[in-house]
Amino acid sequence: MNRRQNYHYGNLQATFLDQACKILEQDGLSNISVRKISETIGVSHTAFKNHFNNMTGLYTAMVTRGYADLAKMMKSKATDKSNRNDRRSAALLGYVEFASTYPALYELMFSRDRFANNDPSLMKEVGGCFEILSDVARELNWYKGLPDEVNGKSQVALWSLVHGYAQLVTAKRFKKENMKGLSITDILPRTD
Amino acid sequence: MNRRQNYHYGNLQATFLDQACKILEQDGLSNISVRKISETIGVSHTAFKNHFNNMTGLYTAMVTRGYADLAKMMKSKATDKSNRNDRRSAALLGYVEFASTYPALYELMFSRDRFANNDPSLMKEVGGCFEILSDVARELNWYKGLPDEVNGKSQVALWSLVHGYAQLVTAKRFKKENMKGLSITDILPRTD
DNA sequence: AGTTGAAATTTACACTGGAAACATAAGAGG
DNA sequence: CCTCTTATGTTTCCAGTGTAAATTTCAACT
Repeated sequence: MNRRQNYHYGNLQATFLDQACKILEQDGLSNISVRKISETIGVSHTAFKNHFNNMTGLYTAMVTRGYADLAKMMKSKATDKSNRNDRRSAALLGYVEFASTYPALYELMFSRDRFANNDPSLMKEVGGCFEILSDVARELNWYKGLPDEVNGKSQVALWSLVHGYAQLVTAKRFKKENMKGLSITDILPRTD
Repeated sequence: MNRRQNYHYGNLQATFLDQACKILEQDGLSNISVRKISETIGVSHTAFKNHFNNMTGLYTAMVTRGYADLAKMMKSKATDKSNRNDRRSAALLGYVEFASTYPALYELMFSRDRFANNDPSLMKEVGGCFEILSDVARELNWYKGLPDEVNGKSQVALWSLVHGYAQLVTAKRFKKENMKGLSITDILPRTD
């Protein structure tokens, strides 16, 4: 038993969250296990219970941070662009880059029965992402001249498009011959 | 031990596949288990090995049938419509209806590390779905007047849009206030 | 009738998450 | 400085998971 010097770990919560995300990408969503995470940290497999209660709690924390990081990614990519058009493109490209960089986490973020969908802080982060995309969508004006422009129509459409693209790409559902070099900004419907 | 009358089951392959899909929807993707499936059929938990080899094989079979059924759903919805516009809408509505009816299977179909992505018969069924959507996309003409219309641009865009919408709806990622009553046909960009 | 091979069972094993009892340490209040 | 409390980790145990290997059953073919 290779004991730690101190019985108490320190900031196990943050460490565990980091390591969980790392192993998630290494092993994939269906092969992650709390015992593996614990072992690589050097802590018993039940220690995380104090911080996350159970697997659902851990997943909820991971997903919450995932949405927060997704928003950050979009913002950071867009921030140094000079005009609105470039900022819009950068945000969308940032979205896809996040999904491509953390495909397993992205899959978890849009899974159905693993985490607490109604967790308040999670809902806040999800709302943050939706806000950013809404800002982009408003400028697209896809439905100019059509009735019923209100009700978030373009917001729903844009998130659908970019999420669908991101997931289909990371899940390798497109055949190469169909999409060679097509980025998210290439498939935006015309906006004039 | 409540023995069956006959040692051999009969058509266990088909029965197991049916029951697996049923239990998948009942228990969710992260709670399905081969032992539960076997028990409800009344067969040992290793019997399926002769027909599907292992869990990956079972998932592959489920997903393959999923894509086949998805194509069927789109076709059947579109078949009795009189004009092209209605057929187009019906196919898309059928796509979303499939995802809403079998949300757990749909989640499995777009997961990343559970089944054999390169299975030939699976790839064929996926291609079938893509074909149907391509037919719809060709008529949308989203990129009229823009360069680079070739290379399946509109096909990629349409599948992204409809898949994204379907998944975001079944995963309950949209807030009600944002999308009350917005169907997939409502969020198609204008095509004139 | 005897043989062969497919299909199903039994058994065993390593792995999983979680519950419960226990051990350790840090910090608060005297 | 000393105790008490509480948070944090460990140990132990258990039910449940998928799968490999050996064995049993039975249908089909010579």
